[in-house]
Amino acid sequence: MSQGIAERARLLREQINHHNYRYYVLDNPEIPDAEYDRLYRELEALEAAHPQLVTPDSPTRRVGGKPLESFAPVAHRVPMLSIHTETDIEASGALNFDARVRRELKLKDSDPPIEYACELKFDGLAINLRYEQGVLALAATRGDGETGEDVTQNVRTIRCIPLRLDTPSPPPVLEVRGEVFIPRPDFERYNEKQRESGGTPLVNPRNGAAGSIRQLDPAIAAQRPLSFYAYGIGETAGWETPASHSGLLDALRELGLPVSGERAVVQGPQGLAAFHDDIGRRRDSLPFDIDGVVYKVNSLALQAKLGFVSREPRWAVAHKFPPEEELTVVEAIEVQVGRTGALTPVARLKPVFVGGVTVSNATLHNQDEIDRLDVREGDSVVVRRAGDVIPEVVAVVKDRRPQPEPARFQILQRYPACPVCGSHVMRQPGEAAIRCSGGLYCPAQRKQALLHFASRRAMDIEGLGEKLVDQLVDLGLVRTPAELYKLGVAKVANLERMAEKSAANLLAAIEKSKRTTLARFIFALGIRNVGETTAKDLARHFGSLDALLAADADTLMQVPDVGPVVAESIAQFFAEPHNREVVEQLRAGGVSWPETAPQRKPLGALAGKTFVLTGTLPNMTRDEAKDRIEAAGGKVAGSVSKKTDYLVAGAEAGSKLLKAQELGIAILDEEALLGLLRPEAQGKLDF
DNA sequence: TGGCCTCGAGTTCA
DNA sequence: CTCGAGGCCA
Repeated sequence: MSQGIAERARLLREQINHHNYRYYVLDNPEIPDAEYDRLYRELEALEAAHPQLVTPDSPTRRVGGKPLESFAPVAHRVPMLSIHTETDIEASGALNFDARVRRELKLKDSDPPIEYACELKFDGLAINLRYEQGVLALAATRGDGETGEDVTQNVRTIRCIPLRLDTPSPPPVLEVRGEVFIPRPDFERYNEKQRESGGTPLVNPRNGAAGSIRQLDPAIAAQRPLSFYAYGIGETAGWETPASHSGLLDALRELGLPVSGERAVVQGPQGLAAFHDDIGRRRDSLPFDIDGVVYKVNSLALQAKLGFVSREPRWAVAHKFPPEEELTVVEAIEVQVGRTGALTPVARLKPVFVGGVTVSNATLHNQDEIDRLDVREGDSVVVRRAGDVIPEVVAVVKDRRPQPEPARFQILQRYPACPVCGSHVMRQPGEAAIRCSGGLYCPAQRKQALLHFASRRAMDIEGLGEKLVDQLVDLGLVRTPAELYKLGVAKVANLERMAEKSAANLLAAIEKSKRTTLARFIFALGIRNVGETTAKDLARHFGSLDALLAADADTLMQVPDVGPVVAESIAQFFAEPHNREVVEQLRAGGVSWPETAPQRKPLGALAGKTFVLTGTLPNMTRDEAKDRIEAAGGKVAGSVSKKTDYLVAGAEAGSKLLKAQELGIAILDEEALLGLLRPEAQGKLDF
């Protein structure tokens, strides 16, 4: 064995002990759990390969951290063990566990599948509740598994934990084991309140739970929205233990203890894998954080037969999901210039695998966010990506900041001029954003304006994407949207990857876009504060472009949902001679739409009705459904509220459906929607 | 003036 | 999808 390996093991032990202390004692970890797990696994592997390296005080030799001296120590009558973590994150982890169990039980392939109880692995703090004669007598943390801390006072404040078991004939002794945690919605609400009152918010639900249980003052613990789920038992006396794990949980629930409903009894390895997949899919919609699932052999008799390896049961395993938080390094902070000229800071990250994808960029939104996080270039940061949510920088690990410290990051200081066009940048009073003053002179803004103009909901020029726009602008071929309509084969042929076929396709798409609607045209202009909906309102209200061009701010305010701010944006846009010129060039270039008489009230079968769409409809895209509802005079809103008349729900409908049900809003499927859209349904709307 | 409700705008990766 | 802010109504 080389000197290097012994040294590495020593270093790992030191680090792990340090992080244990931060995590368990101070409740103030420096690194994400995944990083800690990696250190721990490396040490485990090292010790497995070189048993002579194992020292009695190695962190792998105990389950948790040191009990706090200020709480009375409690010796567990039955040790609180930890569960082995399946290293294989893929579904095959479930198969490995089943194979090990079958081998241990010396089963043949022809023997029937084993029955398992599956449950969630909560991300909280393990607790032992001791009921004597049915009364909660003692609550203790796990500690090192043998000895924990007496936290009875704090645990008594958790409302979902019964102080007395719900049975006329309680057993003399029943120890219940489970996890204390903070549900996510409660966590958000608590932090919201803390921020409002100027208090310190909790870092995350996991630390919030651990920290609250370790509060010396039970009054503080009582303020925290703690919750509890039972998942097992410790010492019992005079209690008739059920024959299976699932039966045991049922019995605990009968006694009034909270048991998670997210559990299942399954047969064989496929059942385990199916449970893992199902929970993995729903992980982000669960109201609490979990870091995986747990499989247990359901029969307690089989459990006894399987026994333990060192300190871990052979009959249970934890199967984790990919981490949702990871540690990485901010290699640089750059800015992007958007359509409105806003300078948006972006953290360029050392690529890191988190939440199932590799993340290399994360927006920092604005200077306020940079200040809040105090993120600097070179910092180590915690990146979180849950489900489909866009990755975010959660926190900076200050202890890992490079020395000497990099300066605080100030966008204005670093970018006194726009990085794209060199125009000066400024922060308007009352606005969070810093903007480039270059307007359409700035190539970045010009590119964004063109992309917006060509986008699907605007002029819908198919195939005119970012790469093409970059080239058109960089080569100076197109400076305004109007110049798109002056492109010929000769110019397009200059572009990369643009041979005859693609050039013809692009020109055809541009040609096709000439026939459009007034609403699309107004939206395409990219007027500040005028989105799709406002553009439609304007088109309907004025009926023609000339009427809109002639309107002053006061006239504009007569349009529903247009107030002083939006009216001013529109008036300013058309007061700019350059913008009027582009509009005229577009019309001269052949862009046209059917003009109508001004319409001050929507007409049609669905006039005055508000719809919300959710999920996937069988035979229609969302856009089609939206168009048809609007064609019939209805309005399509983005979210459900009291004002919603109908929710159109397709497959995989999510939270909107729930909300609509709560509010008692009529729910339609595709067929019912088509029924409303059919002409003969007119007049039948208000049943 | 305060409290909904919407709309607009910005954003990541495969 | 989510945040911030504009607009409307009580």
